[in-house]
Amino acid sequence: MERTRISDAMATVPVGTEVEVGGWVRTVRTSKGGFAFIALNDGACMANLQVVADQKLPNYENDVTHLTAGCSLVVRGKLVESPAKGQRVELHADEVRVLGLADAERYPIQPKHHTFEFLRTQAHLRTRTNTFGAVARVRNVVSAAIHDFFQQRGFLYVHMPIITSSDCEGAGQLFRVTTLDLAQVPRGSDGRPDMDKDFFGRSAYLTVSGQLEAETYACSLGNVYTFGPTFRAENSNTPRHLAEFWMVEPEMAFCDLQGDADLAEAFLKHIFAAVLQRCPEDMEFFNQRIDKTVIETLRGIVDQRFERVTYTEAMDILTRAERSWEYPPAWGRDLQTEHERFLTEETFKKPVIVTDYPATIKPFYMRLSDDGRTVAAMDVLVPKIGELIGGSQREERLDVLLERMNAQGLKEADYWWYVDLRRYGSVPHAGFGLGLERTVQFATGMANIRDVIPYPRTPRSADF
RNA sequence: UCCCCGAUAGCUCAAUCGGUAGAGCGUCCGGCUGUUAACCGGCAGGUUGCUGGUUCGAGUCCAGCUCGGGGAGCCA
Repeated sequence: MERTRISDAMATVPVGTEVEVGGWVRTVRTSKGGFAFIALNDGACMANLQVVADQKLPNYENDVTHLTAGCSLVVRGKLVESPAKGQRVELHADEVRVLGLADAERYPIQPKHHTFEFLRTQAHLRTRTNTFGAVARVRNVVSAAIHDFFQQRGFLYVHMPIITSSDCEGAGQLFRVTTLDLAQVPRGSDGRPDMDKDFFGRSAYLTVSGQLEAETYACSLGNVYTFGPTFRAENSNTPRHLAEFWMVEPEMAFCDLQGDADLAEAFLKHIFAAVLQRCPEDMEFFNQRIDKTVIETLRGIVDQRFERVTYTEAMDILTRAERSWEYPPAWGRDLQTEHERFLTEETFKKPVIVTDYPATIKPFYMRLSDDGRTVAAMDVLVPKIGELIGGSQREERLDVLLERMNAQGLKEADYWWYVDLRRYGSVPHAGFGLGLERTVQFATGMANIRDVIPYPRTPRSADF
């Protein structure tokens, strides 16, 4: 008999149907009157299926009365209309097969409140809770929506290398990839490690961004996007940073900053609309238990036009604001967290796209504007989380690019293939990066980024 | 990395001025019930994160360390 998903059993399968379901016990209420209620969950949805098992079952005494939270079962029976509130149907069991017991003395997931900090130490079991099941389902819908969005628009999904030899943004700490024996590193005549002896014959790292490589594909195939893991070895200890996270990076040929910002806005609207539409039950849960404004916030994003201001205009707003700053805003300095929050949460109360940042605080590949002091950069800022998207129009002019590389101390030889794009048939192009986990955080209202990725990697922590 | 806060039963927490460790949930046992994180009664459960110090006496005060949380920086 084919297994029925509990989500289908709860919602659509007609009353009277014979079904078989499999799942894990959430709670059991046993009556000495000779029957038991088993709340069964298979992860397909938030709601549990109520299984009613009575003493007519041959294994009632031996098995059913000893069930505890965490046991795995396959149950066959008939779906009947539930006389109780809170559910359309319940399953009257004709057969209860216990596949795996769960020692109640030691099973860590009790039917009670647990802190997220504790559940992080039990990350292999935490998806058996309402919150983490819902997070996993929303993360899935966000991922699917990302592909939908780009596929509908004819973008090519491309896979860029995870191991790289270029520190592609000239910033950010990289994880080194090596097969050298750390206890006995081969050294050259200058006493420094001889990287020629390493696996790749040179230093290699985990990627911090697939952007530069994605540009090469955009400059021949048109519109492309990458979606994969990214690594940053920064010693960041915050609820918004991971050492390993997933990033989406579209790159578009024949596109300027305006088109880039337009795409970013349409993209976010598409993602959050999909979450609202496809995860109503999970979102209701987040709205009740995690963040009472999360549904309203997502609706606002889907319905409202994002605010767009230039960096210079943003600085005007900030310097005119009658309040004190830990970091006083000043033209030429980067926007601080307190500035971003002021703009998104107090001034505009919605997402804000800030464009045209000073060239001095942005990387070499961003296109220098005619004013000579700003670049065609954009950041999409959202309330609470801050920067969700960072992007730019890329510098397509050979001479300007070389000048900027030189100014930032980068060697042309290390980026020869990147420079070639400007040498042979250069075109204006633009793109951006979206942090998947921050997007899931924003969609769910979850406060800590470590709770929206299955196994978080952070400084001094790589369990599981 | 910097600043602030925290660590007590399996989990969530309490313990006054430094005076001999307590509750709820869970487990187990019993009772009861078409129940919904059911309910009622009972048993068990602790080297108070680690190391050292002060003191007649430390969960409580001091120092160092480990781990965790919040804020900041870096960023997505």
